[in-house]
Amino acid sequence: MAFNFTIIKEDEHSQARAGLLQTPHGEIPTPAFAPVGTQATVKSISPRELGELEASVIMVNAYHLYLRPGPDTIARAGGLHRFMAWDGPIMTDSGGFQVFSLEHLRYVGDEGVTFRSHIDGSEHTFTPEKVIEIQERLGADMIMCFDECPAPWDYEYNVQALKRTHQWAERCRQAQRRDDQALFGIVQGGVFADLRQESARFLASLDFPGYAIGGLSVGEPKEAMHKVLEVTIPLLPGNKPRHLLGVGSPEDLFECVARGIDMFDCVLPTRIARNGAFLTRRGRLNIRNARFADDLAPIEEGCQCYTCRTFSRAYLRHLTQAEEILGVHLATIHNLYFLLNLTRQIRQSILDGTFTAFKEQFLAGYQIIPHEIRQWNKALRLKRLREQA
RNA sequence: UCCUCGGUAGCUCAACAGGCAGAGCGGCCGGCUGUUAACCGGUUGGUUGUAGGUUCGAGUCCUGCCCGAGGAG
Repeated sequence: MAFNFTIIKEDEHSQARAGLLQTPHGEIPTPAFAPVGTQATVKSISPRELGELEASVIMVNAYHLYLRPGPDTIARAGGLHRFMAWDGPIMTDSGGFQVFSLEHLRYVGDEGVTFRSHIDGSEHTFTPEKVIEIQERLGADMIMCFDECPAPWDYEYNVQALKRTHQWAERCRQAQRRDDQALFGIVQGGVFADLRQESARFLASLDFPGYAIGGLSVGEPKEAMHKVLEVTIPLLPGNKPRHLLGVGSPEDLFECVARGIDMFDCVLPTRIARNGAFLTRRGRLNIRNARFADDLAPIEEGCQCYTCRTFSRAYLRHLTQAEEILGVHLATIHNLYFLLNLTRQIRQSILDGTFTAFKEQFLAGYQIIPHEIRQWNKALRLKRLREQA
């Protein structure tokens, strides 16, 4: 078997653990952060640069690649790894999240989901079997079950959705033909402890090689997310990797590793990079701010990334203001370096037995955006989406 | 010298027939978590060239002057 997950060290004061996940395309030291390359590219940077940043795994999206260029094209090109020239481990997301974020473009039934392409409006149906087939043709090392990711606060709906997600998980397990891809089951259940526990138990009974937790960081307070992890993770097999889908701010990394998460994927660092925000140990820095116009210091003193070693805030601000493409590129490099480096430091601290101290020290110096602001923004965005529909 | 057109936010321009002077861009600020996102939102900008006049009320109508573009000589 090409897959093997070894736990090297467990933290004494938390659920944190350091491990090593072996895949057909190399090892992933955990905790790990997977940059997201939705359309078979981590936006604005090359696989070579990704390698230089020492990314150990990336997350790619089956939904997007199914629509364009299509799994056949990728299969004919020799699979995802060769197609995108990334030789390291890849995981594909099933597309469950994308289909459900289409809202008005879809119909959900027990059999599967019928939806319209956001690109050309054409109609498609995803079933668990279909999604596995797509992911097998794409050829990632780790693939995801097809799941339903509902709004987290509607209990009745989450009961139904969870039932479907569980049936679909079984069907995905059945549908799998290749034995060189690790299929991850996805825990759902909104913010409800009983549903999450039921989900964890059920999926554990299906004995997946890995488990993902989905439906979090979708607008619920951080405490709710932490609580979900606290009640869910103890019910998952201890010797299997645990992936937290779509989560990955610096503070999340600490809080979720402390609760037993091994892997993350998140668009946050690359997306905010394209919009002028840099991650630093003190919080986010918005390079558009006028106060950086003549600031010749690097984004973060002591940061070893190419961007910080080479360019000033003044220059990076100029690039951003002038909408020069290099600004996007350099910001992406910095933000990915920041998170990947932070993840490495977290791992090392677990190995050294200093994780909790490191966590407290980091969080004390890191300014987190208040939940109220996040909520307010989320509400605005939802409102706009509804108005569009 | 005369004729014509024009002068409104930093820029480009709106404002029906006289009725609360607005957009876009820029500037400034905020947000972004399994990417429909190099995106989205908020916000700051004005003695309407100027001095008078008519009118209940003038960016708008009338007169003088200033500035710009074009034309005639």
